[in-house]
Amino acid sequence: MANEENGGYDPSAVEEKWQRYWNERGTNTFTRNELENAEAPYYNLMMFPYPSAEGLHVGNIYAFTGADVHGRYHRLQGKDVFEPMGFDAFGIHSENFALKIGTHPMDLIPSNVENFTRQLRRIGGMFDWDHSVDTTDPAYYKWTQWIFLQLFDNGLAERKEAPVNWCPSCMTVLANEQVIAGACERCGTPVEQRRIAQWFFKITDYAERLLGNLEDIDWSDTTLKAQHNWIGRSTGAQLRFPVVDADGNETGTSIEVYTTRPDTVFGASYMVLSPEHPLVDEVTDDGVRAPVYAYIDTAAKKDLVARQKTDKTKTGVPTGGYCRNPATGERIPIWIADYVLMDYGTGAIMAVPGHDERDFEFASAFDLPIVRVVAGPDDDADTPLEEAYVGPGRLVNSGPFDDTHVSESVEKVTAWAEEHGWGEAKVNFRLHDWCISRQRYWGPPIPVIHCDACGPVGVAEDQLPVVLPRVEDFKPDDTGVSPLARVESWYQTTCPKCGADARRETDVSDTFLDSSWYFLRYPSTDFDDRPFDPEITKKWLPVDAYIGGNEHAVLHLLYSRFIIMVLKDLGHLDFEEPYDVFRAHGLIIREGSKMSKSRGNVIVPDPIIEEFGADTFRTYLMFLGPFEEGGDYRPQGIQGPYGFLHRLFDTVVGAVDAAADPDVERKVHQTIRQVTEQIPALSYNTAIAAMMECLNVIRAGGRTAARAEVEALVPLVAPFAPHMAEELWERLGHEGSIFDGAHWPAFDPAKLVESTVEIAVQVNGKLRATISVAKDASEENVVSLARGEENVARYLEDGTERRVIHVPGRLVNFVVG
RNA sequence: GCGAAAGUGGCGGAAUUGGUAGACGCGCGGGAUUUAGGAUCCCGUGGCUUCGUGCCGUGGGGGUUCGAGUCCCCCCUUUCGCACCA
Repeated sequence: MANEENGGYDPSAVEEKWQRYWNERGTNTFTRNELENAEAPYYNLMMFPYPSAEGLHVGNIYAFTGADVHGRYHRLQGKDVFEPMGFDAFGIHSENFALKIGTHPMDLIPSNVENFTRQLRRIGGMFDWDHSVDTTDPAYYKWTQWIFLQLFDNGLAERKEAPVNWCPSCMTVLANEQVIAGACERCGTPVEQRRIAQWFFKITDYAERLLGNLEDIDWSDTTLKAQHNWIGRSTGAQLRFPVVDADGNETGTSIEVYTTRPDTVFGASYMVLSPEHPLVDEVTDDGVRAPVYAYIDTAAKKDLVARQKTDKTKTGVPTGGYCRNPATGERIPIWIADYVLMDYGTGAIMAVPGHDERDFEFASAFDLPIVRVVAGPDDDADTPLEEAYVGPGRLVNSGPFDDTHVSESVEKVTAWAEEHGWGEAKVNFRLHDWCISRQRYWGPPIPVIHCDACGPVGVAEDQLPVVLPRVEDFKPDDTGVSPLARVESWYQTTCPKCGADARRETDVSDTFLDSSWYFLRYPSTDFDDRPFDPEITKKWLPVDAYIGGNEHAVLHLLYSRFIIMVLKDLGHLDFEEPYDVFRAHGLIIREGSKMSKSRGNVIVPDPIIEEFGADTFRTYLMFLGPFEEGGDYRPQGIQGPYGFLHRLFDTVVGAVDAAADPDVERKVHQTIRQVTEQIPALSYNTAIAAMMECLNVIRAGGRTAARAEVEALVPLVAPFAPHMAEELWERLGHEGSIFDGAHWPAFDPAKLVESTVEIAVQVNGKLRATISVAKDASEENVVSLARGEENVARYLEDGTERRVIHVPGRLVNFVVG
């Protein structure tokens, strides 16, 4: 390695030295008193990891380093930066892995946490290890359970039987969010539908607010959009179609449909129920029960993958039942088809094949009537439909509404339906209630006791936590019942209300509940009698900056917003959005392709850190590309930042007491300005490039640096290479940590400007020469100097000069015709 | 299918309100130093070229402009979201 023998840069020695220093002095930790009295609190949050057995991967390190750079920058600006770290250690991941290797998660997790902690210390993050959380610690999940009870006691948690997504491989229920294109997010197994009693949080009650607040928070655009789409607000109407018998008499039942186009109701020529719709049985004619049940059966067996595949060939069967179109009074057939999803709206639709592509396709396949009720500019009421027409126009074949323009028809037809009692305007959301129960072992038990007489009763707060017992046989089975249901000694209890024999809830809660509030806990881990201290919370929250992956754009981020909103409504908090600023970082790929275990191209960080040091690794990761876009990791590329840090170290250490060269000094000030602007913009790659450029200027031609030229570079590089910066700071004669105090350098605007500038000289927009002029040279001077250039004069002779454009400090362009 | 973003050297990536395209780094080439080096340091590096700061160059084709990687229109490709949402 480099010239260690002459006191050169030895990363491992420097890093070990300063990590020890930080630990001993508590450089990065807050005491309770410091938390309570911080003058310039800045809460710098990053997404806590799931502590896998493999250890930290490059993606984690990339994310944490990017956030740490942000935190260290603010600290050097004089802020009191609180940067905690913890472990999201419950959940199916850990449990499945534990099952696979035959170790109990209660044994596995602590060693993983220990390994992660070691690695996290090694990368030099500014973590406050005195305020860490581990979601599997009863001292933590006691309060997760408390949060459940807050919702339960206020009618926001309810248990209901519901069709749920069941992963036959993980043997558990999945939230809709965990189903990707019909397959389990974790294991890729096609998901089945089951009906199981589940606990739900009524997040849909908050849909409007969760959507509306998106206007006011400073988040990455992509994340905002993802949430917006996920909530999926649409406006339309709910309409009721009365079911009629063979004689055309109403049976008293009606089918509710949700539509965004109630104005096309005159064109509804049939109805479609989802195969799971509760009224299917009632409307089905005895003569066709066999084919209807056969269809339902196939649909149920068809997993969501097949059902949602891009192959959208429509299938369905008539039920033999009919209902009346309340607008036209006509009798229309009721079909069932799997293109109607039970999940959305009411699970039933009025089919308007003339003006809906899906309905058109279905009607064409089954020869159902297609009626035009909207005429485009070139159509009349009888223009045949070759395909569904979804454009603008006016209503036709729509009784009293003929000629109404579609811009106002929705409103008018809805009002008419309401007047006659068969419909009303309705806002619909794609968002579903949050299913929080899991039929698994590795999670916090849901703190409820089931009593035959009293129903579900919440566990009293002073009885928390409901401790997860150590169960050796924690393997899930296909019954859909949690492993805890096999532990009679644990679930048998008495009802807190009436004292009768009762049974504990044996489901555990979703890990997204654990992570929905962890950032509230960090600053309050000094208190074990409350989840979060009101005064400290007031001082530190909402979070100032949250930097994390966009894979949590809808799941974690939406749930935590919801929980915070609820806690605010219940009077526990005085803010309702947890994160003022959220920035999504990009992903690291390797040599053009995704990193994955199956490709065998994952980067193992430990040996890289050992060879090059954490500072180099951090700097390289941040140099790869724009932080918010990710980067392409090429093993060779680390040589660049490695050499840079070595040169920087040698240059600073070898600097002599001499006056700064004015040209170099100007470059230094320009660099201070660039880095100061680019770090908060997360443009880390260009900030590093600017420092490299500056160092190249300082060292150009092998010159020796003056101390005044290099001093500012030490704090500038500190967010990226904190250990080396500490070492250089000390060698420059300073006391204490560079991070204790506002040591970020200021630039002098007067020293930024060049005395002479290079001006491009163009003729008809083509570069013909460059000239050097004084920065405040008059236009006259510049132009005449430009004209005097031989290579310019040559072109000017060829024609008449029509115009001269002068952009001060930039260029002169002669327009010759 | 819908939506969003992006296409720049051999590669990762830079380029204020339109104003010298290719910063910085990898790789490559040359040189220095060294017993040696895959170490270190300096210099060079878009293509073509009749070597003339000459021509061509930011996915393709048009347009606006004195001037376009940047703005407008059409097309192609890639990536990422959402995917029968009624």
